[in-house]
Amino acid sequence: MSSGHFKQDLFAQFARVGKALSNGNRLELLEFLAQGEHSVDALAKVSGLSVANTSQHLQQLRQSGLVLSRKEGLKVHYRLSGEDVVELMSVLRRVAERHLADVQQLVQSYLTVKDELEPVPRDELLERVRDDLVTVLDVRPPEEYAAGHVPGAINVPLDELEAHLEQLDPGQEIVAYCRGPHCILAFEAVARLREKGIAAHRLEDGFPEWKAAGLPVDMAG
Amino acid sequence: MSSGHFKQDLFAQFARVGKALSNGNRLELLEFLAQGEHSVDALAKVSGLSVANTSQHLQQLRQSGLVLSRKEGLKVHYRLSGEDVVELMSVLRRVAERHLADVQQLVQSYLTVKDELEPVPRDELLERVRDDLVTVLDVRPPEEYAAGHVPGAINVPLDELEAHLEQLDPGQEIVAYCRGPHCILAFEAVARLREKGIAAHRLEDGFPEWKAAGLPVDMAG
DNA sequence: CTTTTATTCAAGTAATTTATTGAATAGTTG
DNA sequence: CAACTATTCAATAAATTACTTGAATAAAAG
Repeated sequence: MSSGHFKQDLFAQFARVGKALSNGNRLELLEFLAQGEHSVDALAKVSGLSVANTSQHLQQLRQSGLVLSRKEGLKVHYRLSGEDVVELMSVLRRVAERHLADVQQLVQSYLTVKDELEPVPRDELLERVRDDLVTVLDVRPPEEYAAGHVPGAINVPLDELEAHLEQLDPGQEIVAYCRGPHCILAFEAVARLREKGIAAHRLEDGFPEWKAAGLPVDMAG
Repeated sequence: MSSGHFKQDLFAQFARVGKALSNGNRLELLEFLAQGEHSVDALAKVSGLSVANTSQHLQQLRQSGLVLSRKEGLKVHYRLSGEDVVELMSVLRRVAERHLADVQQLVQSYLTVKDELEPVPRDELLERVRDDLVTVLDVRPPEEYAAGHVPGAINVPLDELEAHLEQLDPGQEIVAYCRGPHCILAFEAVARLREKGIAAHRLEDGFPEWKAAGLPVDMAG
C-alpha cells in the first residue's frame, strides 16, 4: 500500500476547500450565507451576479463542503455547513490583512476612521449589554437581523439612522455592528453618530463571528 | 466615493490567499515550510516537483503573502510569513476533514488505527513532559528536528526506530509526533511500538501546531 | 392543463492556471 | 575568467475556470 500517494491525495482534497476560497464572488456569497440561510435568487440579487452564475458558484461551494442546501417548494435554500466555516473565513481575512499590503491600503482608504473608532471586543460588549450600559445597533437589513442578532440589539438600517436618532438615549454609549469586521455599514453608522456628538463605537467583528464564538443569539422579534 | 467597489476589491484580495491554498502541491510546500526555513532545491527534492515548478509555486505563495524569502549566497530560503499561516492551514484541514466525505475516507483507509491511538492533546503532553512521565519521540528527518522540536524530544527517524528500541525505558509511556495531524510517520511509529508491546500514543497534531500555540520549543542540540 | 417562477443544465468563449522546457541571471569556486 | 550551482525567467501546450446564453426541469398558481 504505497502510502506515497496518500499525502498527495489528502492535500488535493484540502485544495478543494482552497479552490472554493479562491474567487472573490464566492467569498462574498459566503459572507452573505454567514448571516443566515438564503435562496439562490436572494443571493444573486445581493451579489449582483446572474442567477445561473450564482447557482454554479453555490454548487461549487457545496461540492467543497462549505455549504449545504435544502429544497422547499420552488426555492433552494443554501446555508453554511457549520460555524467552522465562519472561523475559516475569519482566519483567511486576518492572514490577508496582516500580510498583504494591498489589503492594508484598501482598509486604510475606505475605513479611514478605523483607528479612531476603538472597536469593542466581543466579550466586553457582552458584559456591558448584561449591565445595560450600552445601546447595541444592528445596522444590517431586517431579514438578516430577523435570522439572528445580538441579544438586545435594535435593528436600524443605515438609511433610517437619522429617523431613529431621537429615540436613542443621548447619554448612553452606542455600539454598532453589521456583517463582519470589514463591513462598511457599522463604520458609517459610527461616523454619523459621532458627527452628532453621540458616543459611538464599533463591535470588533460582525454577527457571524459573534455567533461562531458561541455567544448568545436572539431570533426574529 | 462609491464604496460599492470596496467590498469587491477586498474580497478579490482575500481570494488571492484562497488561490494560494487552491493547489495541492502548494499546500504540501506550505507544510514543509511549517517545519522551518527551506531552500528552493530542498523543497523541490522533498516535494518531487521540478526546480522551476517549485520556484514558481513559491513565488505565488510569496505574492499571496503566505511566505517570505531571503537570499543567502546562491540559495534563496523561503519561510512562512507568520504563525497565523499555520493556523490557517489547521482550520482549512479541520473544515475539510469535517465536511468532505472523501477526506474522511482517505484518513480511514490510510490511518486506520486512528481511533485506537488515543491522540494526546498538546497541553496534556506539556504537563507530562514537565513531570518526566513520558518519552517524546520526534520521528521527522534530522534537519527538521534541528530547526525546532518539543523540549526533551528524542529524534528517531522512522527507519531507525528498531535500532533505538533498546535505549527506551520499556516501562515509560511514549508519545510520538511529526509534521502535522495527518503525517503518517507518527501513526506508523506508534503502530510499530505497540506491536512490541510498548505503550505508545500519538501527539494530536505535529510540531508546527505546537509552536504556533506558543508552547516552548527547543532548537538544534 | 397552461403559465409562471426558481433553479439547474449544457454549450461555448475568453481568460487563467499548471507544468514543461530551455535559456538567462547571479553568485561561487577552481 | 571559465565552470558550476541555485534560482528565475520566458515561451508553450494542456487543462481548468468564470461567465454568458438559451434550453430544460420541477414545483406552484391560475
